[in-house]
Amino acid sequence: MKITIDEVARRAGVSKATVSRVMNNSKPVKQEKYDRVMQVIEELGFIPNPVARGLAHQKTGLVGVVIPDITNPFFAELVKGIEEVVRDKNYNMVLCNTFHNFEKEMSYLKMLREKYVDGIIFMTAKVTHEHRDFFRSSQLPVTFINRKCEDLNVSSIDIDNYQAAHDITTFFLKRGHRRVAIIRAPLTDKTSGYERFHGYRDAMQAYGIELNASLVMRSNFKIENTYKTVRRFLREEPAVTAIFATSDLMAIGAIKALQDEGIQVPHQVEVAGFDDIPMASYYHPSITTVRQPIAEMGRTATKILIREINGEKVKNRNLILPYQLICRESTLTSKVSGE
Amino acid sequence: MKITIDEVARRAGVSKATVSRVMNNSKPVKQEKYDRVMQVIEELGFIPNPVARGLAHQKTGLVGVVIPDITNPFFAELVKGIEEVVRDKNYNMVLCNTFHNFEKEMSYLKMLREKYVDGIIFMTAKVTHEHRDFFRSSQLPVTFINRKCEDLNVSSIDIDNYQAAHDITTFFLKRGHRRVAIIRAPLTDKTSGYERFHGYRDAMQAYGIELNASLVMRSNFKIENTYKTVRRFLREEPAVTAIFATSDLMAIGAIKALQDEGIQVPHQVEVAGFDDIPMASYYHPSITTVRQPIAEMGRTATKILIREINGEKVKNRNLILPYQLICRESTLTSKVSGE
DNA sequence: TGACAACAGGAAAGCGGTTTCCTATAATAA
DNA sequence: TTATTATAGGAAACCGCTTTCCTGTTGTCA
Repeated sequence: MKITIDEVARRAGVSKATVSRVMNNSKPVKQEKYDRVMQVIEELGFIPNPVARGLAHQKTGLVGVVIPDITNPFFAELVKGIEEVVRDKNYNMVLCNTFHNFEKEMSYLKMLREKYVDGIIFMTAKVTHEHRDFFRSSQLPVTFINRKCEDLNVSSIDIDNYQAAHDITTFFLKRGHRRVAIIRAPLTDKTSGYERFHGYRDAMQAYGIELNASLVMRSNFKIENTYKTVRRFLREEPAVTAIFATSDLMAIGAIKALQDEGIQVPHQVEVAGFDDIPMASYYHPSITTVRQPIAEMGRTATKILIREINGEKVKNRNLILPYQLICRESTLTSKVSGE
Repeated sequence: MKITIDEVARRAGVSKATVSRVMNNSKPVKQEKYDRVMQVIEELGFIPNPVARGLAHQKTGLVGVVIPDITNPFFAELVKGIEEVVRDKNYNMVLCNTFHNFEKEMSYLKMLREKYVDGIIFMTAKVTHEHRDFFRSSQLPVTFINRKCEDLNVSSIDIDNYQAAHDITTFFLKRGHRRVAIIRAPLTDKTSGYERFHGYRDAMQAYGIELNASLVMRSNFKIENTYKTVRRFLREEPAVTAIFATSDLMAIGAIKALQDEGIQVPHQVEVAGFDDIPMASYYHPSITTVRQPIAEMGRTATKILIREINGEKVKNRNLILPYQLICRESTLTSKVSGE
């Protein structure tokens, strides 16, 4: 049987207002009554109903987290970071997996909408018109991860994808590679994949190499897909000497494909990834990549979000965090020292 | 500004009871009024406040999911399966990461307790006394994944860990291996790790080999830890010819360690894992393992839980799903055909 | 000792829905 | 045509907690 605040009040011989005050320290209560109430609460193991509390307060203590795919280690790591802060601040997290599906994204957003959660952490490949409408019309705090969105009044956290991709491409070029292929994500338009692609393109151009469509592979976020794409690619472009995969999962698919084609990594073809998911250092060969501070991004995003939930005016709410190039076995790092 | 049911009622010229009836089809309403109400709802884009609804209904539409670590691909896959069903049934999922920490586990359970969520999907390495007390005293539906618990009135879903481990060990033994090492998880006592360990032990004994403590490695769920453990192990036990890692992450750590010691997998040492996480087939070499129907377990667990939330009496509520031995490159499968 | 401020704590009004209860009206039977 | 039964729909209670509002007490100062 459930115990309510009324029951506690009855047993302690006070009004429920007093019980509420004792529990929330919202107004002074005489020591004697205070103790009496506390004792009854203790005895009955009373826990106030969070739903009722939420109704009265107009907040639920819930943060919505919308991500494409939890089985992608990048997002798992992000969620881990988010969770740490959420927990620490006494919130809970409602996890929503969109599987990169725009309809699901919108339906989840609507589901979480107004009043249900106190704020949303949102990750998407592409910010559409509908998203904008949604976020504009809804007054609840939102933080974007992996995407800045200047025309929307949301906080955000990201790295400089363009520059990182530029750096890693240059890393290949500097050491003599000329036929550098790229594996890019499907979406165009202001996505991080787009930024990475342009970083690659411009780095190549800086070395006088025009964009060569036959060196551009398109894949998605599934290893399997990249694997197939790369195997097909290798039949047509056997002369490639380096591959820049725009995510570590893509790099894994690529390396596996190369090895299954009997091509040695890194000796015949070098591969670099992006993200630095935990597996990147334990894959064989371990993967050269761009380290994003993934969990840190999750933590920081959540801190910002919660401050905004609490009505704080956060000044620095659109962050670009530093990245780092990590050289591992999938590129011949011995050559690096010569640079 | 927020629109409430009162506002809708006012504009439609009916009572809020009628609006509620229209929205829930809980009682017939004259066509004319029905249409009028629907139109106002449409116009205003009215969405009933789920918290208020929850208060009245005494349910939140939330399912708590307690897992050790979302960055472990096994759990990520599980959560994916859970999510699919949760979403389909119009529930939402509150994700809780315990990081294998017992205190966090209990504090999360308490947090989710009574009335906050409608049910809990729970995964833990070890079911303690405190857990039992908690689940006994709380009347909310609970489903365990990866653990059956006969003395507790909870539904559960699992595979036969003992037999699977027995099979995979026998798979090594049949093909002539005698020095088969095992990497086991830390906890003892009724855990799936315990079952797997015993399956190994008994399979060895069936071949007349007594348990040899020097062939037993202890590690945890982190790749890094296993990596270090195996490297250390190899200095002392270079004669090992096969390693049974009781999880795929352990297998990855082990293979990486072997390769870094200059030992060829599978030619010098064979390795098998457990779980069949997605990475198992894309690692290099791909990993022989026991396939658990991970996402399926998540889905089924959730279906059972939701039926129990709805007050159904589920008959078959303690399931043991089939597993499957998957041979890949980390063992010399050519030998298999000869068996 | 009287006037006024400070304070503790109860009653009641929300928060935003759902549902019971009851009445007025329409439909059916006699 | 009248008595009886269905039915639609409004008023109000309720879910369980918070908070405002107000009153009765105590404390302070002149």
